[in-house]
Amino acid sequence: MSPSFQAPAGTRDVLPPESARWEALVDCFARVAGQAGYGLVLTPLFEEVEVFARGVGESTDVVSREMYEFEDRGGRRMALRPEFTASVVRAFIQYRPTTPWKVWYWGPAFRYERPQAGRYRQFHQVGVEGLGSDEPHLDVEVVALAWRFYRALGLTRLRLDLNSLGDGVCRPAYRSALVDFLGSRSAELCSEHRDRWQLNPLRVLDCKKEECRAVAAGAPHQLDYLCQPCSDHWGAVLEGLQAIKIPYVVQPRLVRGLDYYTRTTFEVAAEALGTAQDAVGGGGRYDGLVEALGGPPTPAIGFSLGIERILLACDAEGVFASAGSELAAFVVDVTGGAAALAITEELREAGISADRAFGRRSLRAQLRTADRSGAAVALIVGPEEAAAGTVQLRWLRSDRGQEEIDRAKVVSRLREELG
RNA sequence: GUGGCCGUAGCUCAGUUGGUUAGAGCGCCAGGUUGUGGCCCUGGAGGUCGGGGGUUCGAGUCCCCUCGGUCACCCCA
Repeated sequence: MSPSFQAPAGTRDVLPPESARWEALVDCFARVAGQAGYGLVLTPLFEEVEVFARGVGESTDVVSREMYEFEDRGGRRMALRPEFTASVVRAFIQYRPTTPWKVWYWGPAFRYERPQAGRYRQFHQVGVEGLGSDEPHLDVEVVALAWRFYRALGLTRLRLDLNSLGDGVCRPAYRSALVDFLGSRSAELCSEHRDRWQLNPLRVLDCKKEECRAVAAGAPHQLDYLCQPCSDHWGAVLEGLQAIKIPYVVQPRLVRGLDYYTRTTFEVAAEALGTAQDAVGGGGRYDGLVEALGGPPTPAIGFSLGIERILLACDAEGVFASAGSELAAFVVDVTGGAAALAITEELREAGISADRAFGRRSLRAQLRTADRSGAAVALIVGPEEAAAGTVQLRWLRSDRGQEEIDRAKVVSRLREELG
């Protein structure tokens, strides 16, 4: 059968019971972020195009060819957010909260790309941003937070890649050294980069083609060109990570696709994922971004983790299974439904989760539904119970059998049984 | 944006070199037990074979287009 409409390409519907994992994942992240002093921030799903164009960088793929742009009815040029950081920074500048400003978020982001395993046009992220401090310990805290979250889900086969991109002082020096180097060997680059390596020399280091890798292997590293402050910062970050025993791999060639990164950058790869999209999260410092968007000079760092990819990684590692039902009671009524209505609502008012069957089905059919609902007990009302003012309390998850109790004592009895 | 593979019940899939009314398992519903779930047995519902066009006496099967999925490039979460 082909439905008249289906979810747009690159988007997905998340239905129960799968959606329970999403709730649990976001809950988990909220807990980890909350206990580190990060508060929830909610920003609009769309912003003026310029927020992203100036924030993420005009030349990046994300901005130049992947944004969902539209003109609103007032003629304003808007874009669905392709990432969160620019929006959060915009809000920071707008409200000027006291620093350090530590926030976490979750929600959808949009990029018009060709869908693929672990890559969607609407995808979802959880993340944090910490603004107002350039202390290396903030870098460490942020990385540790991500790491703790992954571990809390049960993921173990992760690799933390780390690099420093330097700052406005030392990056230009490195860049010119890299340009000199690539210029001397441009003929050896892959067909794609041979003529265009100057557009973004850093990209060449990340190219997966044999030719480029061979050249990149001998290329100068940013790490060797760090100025003293950046070098000190880098050293302190590594020291901090060692002090709290978070394993990392220095990847001098780690280049991230957004223009705003400075100094510390990192990426977390799920080695259990056999796909090309194995990055389950990434982030780094963006000490110049607040200023670039019109705010006061404000160092900052943050990360975003992809919910879809994290769940794929959890599948690959066989962890973080969907939680079972939390339903306490299921009401079975074969007298017409009035008792089911009264009892389920009474239970819910009392804070006890309860569900029921609809459709005047047979006792047997309703009990089957009760069983599949995962409820701990079934409360059965037949003609005899209705006449006597009682209900049968039947245990579904143990062999305690069933007992007849007073209709008026249902709530108190379930309270003591279920805690 | 480029290329490879795929698209048959709600789900996972069969379907001989094109050949009558398109099947199975699981799930769902009902009955076996006129008051009792899980196990078992029986039956039932459910498909314009992704959509459109073409070739053919005849298309689930071949061709084209299109939509969607998937994998890789690219990029990233």
